[in-house]
Amino acid sequence: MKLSTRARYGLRALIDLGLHSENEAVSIQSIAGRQNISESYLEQLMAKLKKAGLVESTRGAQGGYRLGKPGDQISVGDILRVLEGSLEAVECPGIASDGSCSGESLCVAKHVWKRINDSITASVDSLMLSELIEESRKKQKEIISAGNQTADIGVSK
Amino acid sequence: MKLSTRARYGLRALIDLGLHSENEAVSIQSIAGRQNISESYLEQLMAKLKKAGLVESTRGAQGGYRLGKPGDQISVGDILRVLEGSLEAVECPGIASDGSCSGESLCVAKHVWKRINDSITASVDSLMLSELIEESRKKQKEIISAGNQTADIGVSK
DNA sequence: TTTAATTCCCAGTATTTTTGTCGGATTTCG
DNA sequence: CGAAATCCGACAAAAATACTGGGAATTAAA
Repeated sequence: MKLSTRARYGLRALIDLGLHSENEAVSIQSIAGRQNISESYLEQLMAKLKKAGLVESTRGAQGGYRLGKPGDQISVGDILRVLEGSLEAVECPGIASDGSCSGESLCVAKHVWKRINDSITASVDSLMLSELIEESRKKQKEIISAGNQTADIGVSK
Repeated sequence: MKLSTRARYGLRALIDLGLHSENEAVSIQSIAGRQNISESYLEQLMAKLKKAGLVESTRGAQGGYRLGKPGDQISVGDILRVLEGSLEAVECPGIASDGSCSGESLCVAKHVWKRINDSITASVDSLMLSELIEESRKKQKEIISAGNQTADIGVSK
């Protein structure tokens, strides 16, 4: 039940993108630097996110990444599904060759699984990337007005 | 975000216990048989569940397991926490030596993590084992009244 | 009192998943 | 052109998961 680093890195990268990619494309190097993530690993994550349309990229010098859609159209669920695979805590196959589950309608635990699954899905799908970006912007202001002038700050561990 | 087989097996075993341990203690062998789970593996899971007080056991011949408390006092969350470890999807350490997270109040993503964590927790803690047992009983009746006389039936895959 | 049925305990192992690393090809701006 | 990037695929290390096996301790029943 723990998010993988994939998912955490991905979320942080997308928040970072939201904060920095309004005017210019942002390179993996700069994200990885700010967020303290391995470049090559992040590269792979970005590839997935791109495939899913959550980010877009331009190649070559001065290239980099931007969000693929406005932040309020990307839910945390969207991101997690790309990076974690299905969010279903349990998949009920309906039929098992060994007879341990005798057909869909007879599968008892299915009810549990569904309840858990639905709850998680509802939660992450209602939370939008834009909210996180906004939250992040606020925090940064607080830091600056508190006299701490250090440039950028990570999003989380 | 997927439940481990540990958690699935454990849930099924506890539902099974609820169904069969009213009069007599139930052996691992019989649970494993009905649920189609490896005996030694299940043994380890039961050890954890026992340590947590969710089941109790009697050793020796005719021994076996019983629920440690009434089913309506055991939440699915309790079970998952024992078998999956923490249900926190993400832990925010507050401080990171590398500086990627500058103190608790500045940790931006914490908000996300908390929201996801809370949602999952609320969901699994509100679902009680007794509900699943009851559900399971119903299904079994359906099966029997449908003319299918095969003895016990698994709980899910 | 022996015997069989059990839980209990601990150590090891195989498999899968996660978390990376590396090298090079390709594209594009200046 | 040359540097800065994305892209691509294969490999490797580490961690977690899932499982196996052997034997000791306990207990009910024959």
